[in-house]
Amino acid sequence: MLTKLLVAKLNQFEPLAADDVAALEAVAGDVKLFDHGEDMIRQGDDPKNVHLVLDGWACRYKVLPSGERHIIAYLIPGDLCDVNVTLLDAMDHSIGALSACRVLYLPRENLIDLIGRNVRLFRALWWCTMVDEAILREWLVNIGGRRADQRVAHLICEMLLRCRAVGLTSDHSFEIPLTQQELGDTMGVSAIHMNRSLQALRADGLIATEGRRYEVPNFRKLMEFAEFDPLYLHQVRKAGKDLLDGF
Amino acid sequence: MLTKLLVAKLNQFEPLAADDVAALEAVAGDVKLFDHGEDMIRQGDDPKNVHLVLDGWACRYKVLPSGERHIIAYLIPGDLCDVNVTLLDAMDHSIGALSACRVLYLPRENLIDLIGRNVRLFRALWWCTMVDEAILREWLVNIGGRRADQRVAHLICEMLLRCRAVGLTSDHSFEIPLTQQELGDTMGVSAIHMNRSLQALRADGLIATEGRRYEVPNFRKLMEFAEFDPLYLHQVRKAGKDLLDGF
DNA sequence: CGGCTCATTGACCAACGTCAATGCCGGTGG
DNA sequence: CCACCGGCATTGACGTTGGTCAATGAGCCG
Repeated sequence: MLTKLLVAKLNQFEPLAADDVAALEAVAGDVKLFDHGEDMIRQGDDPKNVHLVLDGWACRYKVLPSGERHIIAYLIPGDLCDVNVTLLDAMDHSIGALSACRVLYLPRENLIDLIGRNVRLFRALWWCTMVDEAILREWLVNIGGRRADQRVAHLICEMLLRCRAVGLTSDHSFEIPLTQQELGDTMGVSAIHMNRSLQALRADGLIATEGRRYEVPNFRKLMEFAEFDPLYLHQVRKAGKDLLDGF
Repeated sequence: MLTKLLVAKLNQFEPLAADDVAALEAVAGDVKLFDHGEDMIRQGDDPKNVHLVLDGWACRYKVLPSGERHIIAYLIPGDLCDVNVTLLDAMDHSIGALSACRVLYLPRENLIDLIGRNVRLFRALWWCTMVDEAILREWLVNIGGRRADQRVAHLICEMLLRCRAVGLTSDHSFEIPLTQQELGDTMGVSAIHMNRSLQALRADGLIATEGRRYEVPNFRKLMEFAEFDPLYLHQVRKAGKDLLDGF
């Protein structure tokens, strides 16, 4: 059941029948492994496959002429990498593994074909790409409008909720398998400034770290500091339950 | 022929038959006018219509708790505003007019229905949302990774090509109907710093302005300064012609 | 042990924000 | 016709945020 996390995510939006799930599974191709730093697909390539992250973190990124790298999105287990790119002629960015990664290949043509035949899956996958885009919009605002320390705080809030949605948190802590350099590449600041920003958050008691494990003792306080509003994640509230239950 | 510009854009990617165009036209609802500053739809609203810009500029934006506004995208004639949002429960951002605007309404349900029935239109519109998202990714990199003067230069390069694609340029100049405050809200800098950045570009002979008309005497030089690579716009080259012909 | 990667620190500099004042221009009312 | 006003562009002075460089430390691994 390789697509378990994905199906759980899609179900949030559009309840899928067993048939739908089977049809999706039928599209699945190989599973591949990537090491930290390896590229899954490069800028300029023709996107022939859609990738589904099973384990580990990956990212979309671009490299500027100056050589500095810019991370545009994080992809965690259950995330599809390229649905929102499949129809383009050439990749305008690369996708690389941020940690050891297990990835399922979904051949593009099969998937497009499936979407044409199955309305529920079409809507569910389309919804997925809309959420990805909503996240992108929020990142733009985050980077354009806040100080570095607020930016990281905002990122941590987002990743905590996203990781929690796929069962990757325990209690009030979770793993961010990234170096400060990589965090800096994401938030548009130098690694050194990222270091200082994280220290500021620790000093204010907003986070605590142990290696790459991040603990958030008081999520509401962190949200307030970061001006974080989870609306843009479009995560669905279970009936009678608040999105922030448990914090 | 209200959808003329849109159809021309879609045709770039997926040649549409007369039927397809007629089907699209059949979805069209009212035309509405908006003044500068008016909102077409607000954060939190349920997106019931898709908007097609016929005249003038609009934008997606979010407002931070501090009161500062962040512009996330520009929407110019021929652009669809909300295809990439229709399936979401609530708007996570607002859309407002940046100048006097004429807008065509396309009722959401009719459009979704049409997409389900017509594969060519489905692919064409989906491609549109992918291009929008590609632009968003580039904006993120632009804001996160470059100095303010390069950022504006990059923005001018992009808007010049996008405006040219819909016939809104003349010679080497075009209209950007925005105040420096609005440009600043877009690039994540203060209006004052935007002013200084524009002055720097003028001093270097990279642009010349006359009111809100921007002239680009040497596009290649501006591109180089901005590290602008038009790949991400996914504009299609006509056979035998370069995208940059005329510059 | 030596070499590597990553986190951390301090000193200094560049980019950008804020505040306050000025000028320009079109529109409006007298 | 002219005085006045409001929106926008521009300028200068000064403070803050974040970048750069260089050095140090801490943990991991062959």
